[in-house]
Amino acid sequence: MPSDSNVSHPEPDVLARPVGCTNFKLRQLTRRVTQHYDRHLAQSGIKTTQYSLLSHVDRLGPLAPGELARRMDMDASTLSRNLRPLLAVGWVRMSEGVDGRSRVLTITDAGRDLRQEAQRHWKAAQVALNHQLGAATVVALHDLLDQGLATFHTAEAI
Amino acid sequence: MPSDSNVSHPEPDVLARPVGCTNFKLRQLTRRVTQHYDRHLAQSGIKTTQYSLLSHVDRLGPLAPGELARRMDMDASTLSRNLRPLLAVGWVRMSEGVDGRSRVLTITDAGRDLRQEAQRHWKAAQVALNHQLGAATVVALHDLLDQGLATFHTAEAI
DNA sequence: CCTGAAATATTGCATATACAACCATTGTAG
DNA sequence: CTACAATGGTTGTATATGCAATATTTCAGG
Repeated sequence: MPSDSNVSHPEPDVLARPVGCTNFKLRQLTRRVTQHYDRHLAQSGIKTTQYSLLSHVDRLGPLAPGELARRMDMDASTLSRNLRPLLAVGWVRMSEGVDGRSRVLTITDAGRDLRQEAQRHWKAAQVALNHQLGAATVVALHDLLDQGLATFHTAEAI
Repeated sequence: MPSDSNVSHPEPDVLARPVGCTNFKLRQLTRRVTQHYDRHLAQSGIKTTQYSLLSHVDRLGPLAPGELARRMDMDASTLSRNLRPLLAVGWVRMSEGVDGRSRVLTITDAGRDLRQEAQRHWKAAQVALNHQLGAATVVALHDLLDQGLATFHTAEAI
C-alpha cells in the first residue's frame, strides 16, 4: 500500500507536519478583525478592547480586578493598565474591597450609557463580519476558537 | 411551513444573530497561543513576532520595508518599529535602495544562524500545538483563518 | 506577639499595534 | 524650470500585552 490517501486514520500524519504558523495566521487575522471593529466603534469614541473590558465589568457586576483578569483570561498587569483610561474618563469606578489589598470595580452610569450606545456599533460590526465571511464560516470559526480556548486555557508546561 | 430547520438555506439566519464577539475570541486565543510559542522560542532568546519577521526577511529576500509590510499585511509604522531590535542586534541590515527614499532589508549571517536555531523551537511549538488541539482541528482552523484573511485582506469601507 | 508564607494589586521594562502627521525624494504638469 | 502631487519611510501619540519585581496586606505557625 504505497499511498494512504484512502485510509481513514482518526488523526492524519499532519501531526508531524506543521502547515504554516498558527500563531502568525492568528495574529494576522486578529489585526484585520480588530481594525474592522475599531472602525465601527470609532463612532462612539471607544476602542474595541475597551468596549470589551467595559462590557465585562458591566455583566460580571462589581468584582475584583484579579477575578476579572481570570475571567477574561488576561494578565493582571495588562488589565490594571487597560483599566486606566476607563477609570480616568469615569466609565468605571474602583473602590476599596473587603481587604486592605483587594479592590472592587463597578461600572458607572456614564459607563452604562456609553456601553449601550457602543453596543449598537459593535453589533453592526459583528453583522457586517457575518455577512462578509458568511454566517456558516463565522459559526465554524467560533467553534474552533472556543475549542482552542477550552484546550489551551491558561498555562501548560512545555 | 412553520419551521425551516430542514430547509437547506445556503446561509442560515444566524446572519442577524451574532453569537459572541469574534474579535474577543480571536484576541483571547491569540494571547494564549502567542504565549505558548514564546515559551518555546524563549530558549533561543527571541520573541515569536520577531522570529516571524526574521523569517519573512529571510524568505522574501532583500526587499523594501514597505513591500515587506504589504506582504505581512501590517502597518508600515508597526514594521518600522518592530524592525528596530533586529537591526540593533544585527540580525537584519538596512541599506540604501534604488531611490533616495527607499531602503532595502537583508538578513545577516548572524540572523540566518539564529533563524535556523530558532526554527527548531518554533517547530516544537507547532508540533506541540498540533498534538494539544488535534491535527484535524489545527488544519480546520488554518483553513478558516486563511479564508478570513482572503476575504478581509486590507481595508474595507464601512 | 512575631515571622515568614500567601494573596492582591501595581510598577518597571520591553515589545506589538495603528492612525495621523511629518520629512525627504521623486515625478509631473504647466 | 517650478509648483504640486505622489511615493517611501519615520516619528508622535496612544493603547495592548506579559514577565519579573515590588509593595501591601493578610494569614498561619511557633
